[in-house]
Amino acid sequence: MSDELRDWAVSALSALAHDSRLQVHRLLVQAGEDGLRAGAIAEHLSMPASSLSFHLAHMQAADMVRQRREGRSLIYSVNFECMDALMAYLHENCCQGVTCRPVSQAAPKARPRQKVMA
Amino acid sequence: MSDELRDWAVSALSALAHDSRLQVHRLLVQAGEDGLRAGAIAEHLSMPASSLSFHLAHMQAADMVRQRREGRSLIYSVNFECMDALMAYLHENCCQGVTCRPVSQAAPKARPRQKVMA
DNA sequence: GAGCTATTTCCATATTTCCGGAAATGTCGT
DNA sequence: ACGACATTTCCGGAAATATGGAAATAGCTC
Repeated sequence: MSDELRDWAVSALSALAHDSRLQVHRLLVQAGEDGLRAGAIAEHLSMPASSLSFHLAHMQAADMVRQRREGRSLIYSVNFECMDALMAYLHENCCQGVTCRPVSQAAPKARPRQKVMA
Repeated sequence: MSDELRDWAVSALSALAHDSRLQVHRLLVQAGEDGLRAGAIAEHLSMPASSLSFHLAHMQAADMVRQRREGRSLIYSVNFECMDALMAYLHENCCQGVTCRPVSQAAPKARPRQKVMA
């Protein structure tokens, strides 16, 4: 219905719909609430600083990541609330109850909860 | 986690990360398993046939929709399994257990924030 | 086969996104 | 204020994506 909501969903989706950005997002998810320095992300993913910055800006515009300053570093972390909202939107609008089964079916594997150093 | 899987996720996400395609997808979700004729979709969304075809091809390449012929019409329907797989992927890789609560049943009060960057 | 309908492909064009080096900005310690 | 460091912005070009009209393809009926 609301075009605004759909616009938001599109921006959230396109914040993830790129290989580099999805990698960044995953890394930040692993890092958890503490987040990661921009430089650390760049190092982890072997990505030029300017490219990384471009993608982070994209993700931030969609509100999928948060930025905070700590000394001379900028720390990025995922905005889990926004991610939840996206999941909710997809559940609402892309599964429509009827056919969408509980997730556990499609995700049988145990997940390794590893931590990434900053 | 395999790059292949991530590549697939990117293609699935980008199949949804466009206003027209998200509209198409939603319409098809509503239509359910029966699907909808291409012409009907175009009519519903007031979209030129060639543009629609372009987007459907995109979605089909990502395996997010199915196509079947019925007489001279081509009927499209969402591939719910693929959608489930995408949800599973996001749950696995973008929530990582810790912060992602079970999908709240509350309506998505997702606050649309600011625009996509200029 | 002719005529009709539904849809896709083709094509040229417009727009957006992506990339990465260089320069600018901001922050800290001294 | 100065220098080292962290990150972003600027900029140009390359690549991908979007658009929609016109022509082509595929199926149906007579």
